Amino acid sequence: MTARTKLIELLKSEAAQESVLIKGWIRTQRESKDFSFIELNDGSCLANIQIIVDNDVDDYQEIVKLTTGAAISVTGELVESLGKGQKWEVRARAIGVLGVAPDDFPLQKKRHTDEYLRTIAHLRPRSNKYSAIFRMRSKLSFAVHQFFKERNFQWIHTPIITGSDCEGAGEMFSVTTMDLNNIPKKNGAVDYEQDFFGKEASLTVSGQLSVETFCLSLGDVYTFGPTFRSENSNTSRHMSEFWMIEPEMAFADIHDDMKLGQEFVQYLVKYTMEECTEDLELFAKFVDKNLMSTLENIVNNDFIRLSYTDAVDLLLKSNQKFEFPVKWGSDLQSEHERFLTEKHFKQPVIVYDYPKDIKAFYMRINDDEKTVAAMDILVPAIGEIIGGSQREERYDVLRQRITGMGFDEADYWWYLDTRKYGTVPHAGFGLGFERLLMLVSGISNIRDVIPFPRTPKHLEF
RNA sequence: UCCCCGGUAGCUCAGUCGGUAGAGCGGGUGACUGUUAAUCACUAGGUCGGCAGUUCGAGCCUGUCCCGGGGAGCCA
Repeated sequence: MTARTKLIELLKSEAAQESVLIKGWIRTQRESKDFSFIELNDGSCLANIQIIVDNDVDDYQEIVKLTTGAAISVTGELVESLGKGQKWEVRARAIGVLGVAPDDFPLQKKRHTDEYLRTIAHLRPRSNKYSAIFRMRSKLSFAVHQFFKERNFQWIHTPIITGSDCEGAGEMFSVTTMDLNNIPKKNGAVDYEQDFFGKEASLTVSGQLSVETFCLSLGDVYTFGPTFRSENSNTSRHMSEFWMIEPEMAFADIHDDMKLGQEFVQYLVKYTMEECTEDLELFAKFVDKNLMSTLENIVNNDFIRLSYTDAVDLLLKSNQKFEFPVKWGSDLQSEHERFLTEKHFKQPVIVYDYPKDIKAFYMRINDDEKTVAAMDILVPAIGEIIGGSQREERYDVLRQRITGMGFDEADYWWYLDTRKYGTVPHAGFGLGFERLLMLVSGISNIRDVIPFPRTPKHLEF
């Protein structure tokens, strides 16, 4: 019995092969007088293989009626193609029908809009563009781990369910086993003591606080997993469920953090260019004509680094008309970030040392006592792809920040403990994996780089 | 959540001044061809997003709701 060969291997074949077995889905069929062409794809790579079916093959009349989308197995001979456009083709000896596709199969031999394909998210990976992005997603996940492994970072599996309501990165989804039609109450308030965990529980919005404890023990660490935010965001770059990568380095400051962020983005872009060439070509050709020059620009140049204060000065002197005024102390608006990265510098920009009042409590206060050692990496078209900071490692300063912002320091006891016992300077950031995929593919809507997007009012599939 | 744009055949769209529905692709049938999103001919296919209103008459005008896209905020 011959084993099934995947097309990615078969198409690389050095020589003709007497007997091969392939399985996949029909992309298109063209019927000739005495034989028929079938283009088959099995998802292992972008390319199809052409199959020649002569009319003396068993059940020929049934085979020529197969339409786009049908699944078949083919045994035959791998031969050099007589036609132009492909090196190899399979001359079929026998074809087995695994699953027919009736004529209402929603994917046609033509370009569909992303909006339509999103309504058939269960079938869109059978299209060229979506199979390409999901192969790239898989390969880049691997590259994330490879990058950190090469640098001796440890992968930490921080919890997805959290009892900590102090992660502070956004609105959280509640996790409960209580009967929502009959919620236990005590003195008018929800009685969480009767819930599964005996306390209020949520899905994580960030693994950072947890992973910091491992940073201050294993040294350099990172998380890579799903993250959940229940903000009512309706944009092309936000989802309720997304994957985030959060490295955290011990004995490191904000400059080490910026360096790691740049190296990480450059590594992943370079990896894409070297390891995903076939899929990348599709994006460069059909999705974003400037993709290759964008990627080369990222790989070949240091990211611009400028402080928030310098960025504000630059924006004020730019003579640009902005809808929102530029003012020291206010956060940069999207239009300001876009100006910096798309118009002024035309490359990725790292803005650092933001006013402390617009940033989170755990970010380290600088000597000027007005700014914190925070940094955002901004890229053209997408905006913020990385947000990070050096963490406040000084016990007393951190305690004051927590209470000063109106939080209860008792909720942060274990976090404060890490500063009480053997504290060290450390820094880290969060990178949105889907935003990175947008960057390397040119795909402009984040819902199109994840298998089944979750956004407000959307939980299909 | 706010602002702007859109919703017409399975898909992508056109539809003039308010007068009763069109194309390409896809499907079906046939022809032709080592073809390449093949080509050619014929053919089927519509509650014009829902509801209400104006009008003799609404795909077109008004109101409202639903859905999609772009932008903004929140952020990765």
